[in-house]
Amino acid sequence: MNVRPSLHWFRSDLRLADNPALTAAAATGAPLACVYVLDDGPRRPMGGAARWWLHHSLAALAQALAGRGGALWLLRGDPAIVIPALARHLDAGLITWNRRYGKPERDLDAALKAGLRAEGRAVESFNAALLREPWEVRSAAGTPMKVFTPFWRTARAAGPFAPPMPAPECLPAPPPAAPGLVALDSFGLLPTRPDWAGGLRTTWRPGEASALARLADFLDGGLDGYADKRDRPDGDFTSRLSPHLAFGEIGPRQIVHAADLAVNTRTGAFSGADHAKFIAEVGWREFAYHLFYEHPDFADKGLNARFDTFPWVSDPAALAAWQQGRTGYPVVDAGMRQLWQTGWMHNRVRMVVSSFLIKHLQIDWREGERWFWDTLVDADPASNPASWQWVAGCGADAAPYYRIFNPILQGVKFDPDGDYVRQFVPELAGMPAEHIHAPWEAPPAVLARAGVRLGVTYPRRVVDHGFARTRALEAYAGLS
DNA sequence: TAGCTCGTTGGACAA
DNA sequence: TTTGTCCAACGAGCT
Repeated sequence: MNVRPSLHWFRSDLRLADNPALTAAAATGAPLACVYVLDDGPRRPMGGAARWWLHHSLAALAQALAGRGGALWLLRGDPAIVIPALARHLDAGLITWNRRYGKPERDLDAALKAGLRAEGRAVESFNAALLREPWEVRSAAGTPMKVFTPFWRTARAAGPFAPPMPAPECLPAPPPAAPGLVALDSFGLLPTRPDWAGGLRTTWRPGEASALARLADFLDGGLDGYADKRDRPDGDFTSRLSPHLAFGEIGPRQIVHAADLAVNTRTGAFSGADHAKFIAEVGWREFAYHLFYEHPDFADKGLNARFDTFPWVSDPAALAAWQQGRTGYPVVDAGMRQLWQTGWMHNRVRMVVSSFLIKHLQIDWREGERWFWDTLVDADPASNPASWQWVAGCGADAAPYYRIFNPILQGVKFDPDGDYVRQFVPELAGMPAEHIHAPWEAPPAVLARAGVRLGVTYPRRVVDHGFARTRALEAYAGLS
């Protein structure tokens, strides 16, 4: 009897464990083709930092698949063409994938599913990325939720989250190689001239194995005091799982399940508040996808139309100063340089720098969203726009516009010793903690001792905080 | 339905 | 130095 092969299409689910679509395809026992397609279709192109991550994640995935008897096939092109062509060449009997939630991706998947089924092939899609499907969480009136707290309450009240499933122990061998397969290097995902990825290489280890190791490390004591320490950028107090999550090297069910286990088996090691706070961070990701599903264009369009008329300023020099970490505000500059060097920024600092761009410089939040999209290794189509809209005030459940982060006070409060600033703004390394967050107010002798010459070794402020704050509030008052 | 309460992350100022 | 109060006002979600 001629057994028709199965095909699993990897997208944002670059893992073996808790991968229901892969498990379903493997369970048929038929020869299994695993494929990743570098998408040249008309969808939002991945940013530079994410492309670097993708390269290494695919390499790790290929190795993991090979270790279980499988193989990863790489193809390039528009999946709308490539996937049906491959299915036809293999005469695949089953095609599986895990769902994505952007509108173009949903439309593509729906068209593919219909087309493949019309050819007599089974197609099954699964949820690997979320604790709840976006359409499952509804208010009492049956409408999508717009405020985080009731959303998260409702999402949890619907019963325990599904447990993660184990990785398939062994995978069926792949069918004979198909035409058009390419090598990973041909994707050209790594930067060459210049190679700006040095900081990424020393900071991160992409791949499922290191995602699981990071989660285990974090839960092994890291949750102790999380509720308070998570706000401090001057130490390693957060899970740093975001890029692993963004590429699906680990899924939210695995994280929640492991955190529950840890809190249940280690009595007194950390409080319920630490656990709840950590799980709620996963909940914010869920909420972002909930919004993304309802508002597919929210990387471009504010949810609240009142901000559509905001008089954004076009100031390329100020935008460049922000991007390059030369605003003259040490915490802002430390954050932007951490982003550039490591592809990541601490959550609290993300709020400070985005507030600074939007409210101090009055630059359109979309400019910031785009910069983050290009430079973050954890750039996420839902979380990134949702966070920017939250800060801008035009999002769902947004921060009120008059809430303007003070970049000096935020530094004093969350980087009290100045260690975070010293790490990423080395020209201020000699400054004492007392003056490091406002060097322009330091006595000349202190500056001299620290080797700091404002406007020479470290920039003067691009704008005065008090002036900028008043200006922002006046601009807000001008909105009807 | 109408009314009530509440909203991740703050700042400035006064006492 | 710490603590309380206001900022300005809207709409979601619930009862």
